[in-house]
Amino acid sequence: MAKQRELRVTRQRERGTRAASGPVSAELIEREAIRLFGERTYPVVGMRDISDAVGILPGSLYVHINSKEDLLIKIVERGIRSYLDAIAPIAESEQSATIRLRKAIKAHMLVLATALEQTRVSFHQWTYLSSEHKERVILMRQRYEELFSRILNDGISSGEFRDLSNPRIAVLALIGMLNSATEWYSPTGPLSPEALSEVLADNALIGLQK
Amino acid sequence: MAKQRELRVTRQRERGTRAASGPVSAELIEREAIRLFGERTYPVVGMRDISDAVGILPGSLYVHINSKEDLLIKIVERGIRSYLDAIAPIAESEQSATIRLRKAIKAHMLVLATALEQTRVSFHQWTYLSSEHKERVILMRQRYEELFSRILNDGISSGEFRDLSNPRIAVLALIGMLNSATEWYSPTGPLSPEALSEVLADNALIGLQK
DNA sequence: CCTACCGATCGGTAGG
DNA sequence: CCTACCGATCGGTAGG
Repeated sequence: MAKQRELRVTRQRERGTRAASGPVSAELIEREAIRLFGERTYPVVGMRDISDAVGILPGSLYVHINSKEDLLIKIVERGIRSYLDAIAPIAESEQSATIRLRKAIKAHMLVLATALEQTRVSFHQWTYLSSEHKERVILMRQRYEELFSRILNDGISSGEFRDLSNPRIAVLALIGMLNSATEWYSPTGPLSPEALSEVLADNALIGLQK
Repeated sequence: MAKQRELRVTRQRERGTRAASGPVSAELIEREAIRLFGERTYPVVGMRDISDAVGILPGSLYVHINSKEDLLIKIVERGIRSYLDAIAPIAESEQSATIRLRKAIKAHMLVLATALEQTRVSFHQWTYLSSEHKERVILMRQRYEELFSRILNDGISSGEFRDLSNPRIAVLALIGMLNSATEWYSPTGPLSPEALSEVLADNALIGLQK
């Protein structure tokens, strides 16, 4: 008995990852999956990597979860929802389009900074979902895009923004700029998410020219 | 003999893809690999998918190529090089920073439009390379970033651009915006690459505000 | 949560 | 370029 326990602890140490102890749960598994998918992407992370990270054997994962894809679905949907929840109230508020855009950009960067790896999975790895689940994600992404479209269109109507020849492209370019932060944002870098969001908002609103 | 030939032709038709005939070559294999990696990403495309696409059996691929990773290396390096070749002469020319930036954005969109799938692989899938090759790619990406940094810094010095509080972030955001086109550019869409590049250049230079 | 295992698929090779 | 095959690894399960 004591020996068995020792072996198990050793194995966990060889797997090298889990903090001290605490019970394995679905939440812990999802947390480690977010980290691993975010670092190395869904298709190249094996269930054995995840089981190593939480300190159990591969087959035992299925006591807590249903399938690998189920992990991905949950991560992706929760991730996109956190962006919708943060930005919808801003986009739908009564303030000027200029202020709403600044606030939306700031909210985006704050969510991104507090959930960097989840964002990487949510925005780039939903493509690995099977087609039924992919459709649900596409709908959520459209809602997200519409929030920015609303702000831009309101700003054009009110005369705050110039008459964009193609607002759709402007929205996609703006979102593309924001999402690119998953590739260059560093929590240990010199600029806070707030400071970064000001740089990005200035770029989007004022542009580079003097 | 005739029967064997018939069977082979049938098998190729079942694989369903290859245009008529023509000899299989390393170039053909690379072309199909670009398409498949671009559509579904490197780790989930099997050598059997590639051999099906070119109409031979999996083992026969290795007459023409060395390894799966070798395919990826060639695609990624050729892809990035096409961007460097297009933009370096512009960034290093004697024109104003404003004009150089417009031209660089246009050149970027033209390369992207003529090699959309190769761009997807080059900019997002180099992370699947083993570490030695990854380092080479990182150096090429730095050179690419420096081309835009030069234009922006020149523009600030000359007084064409405003005094950006953080030019590095502005460059990363700009490149992020351009690269996001791999996710939304459609060759069958209404706007030409030239038209798109004008929209993007206006956004980057003038911004959204009136 | 482990033991013990499953069929399927992976990139790649020897020998012709 | 095919035939025939390799060891390794994959996600997942039965039974305790």
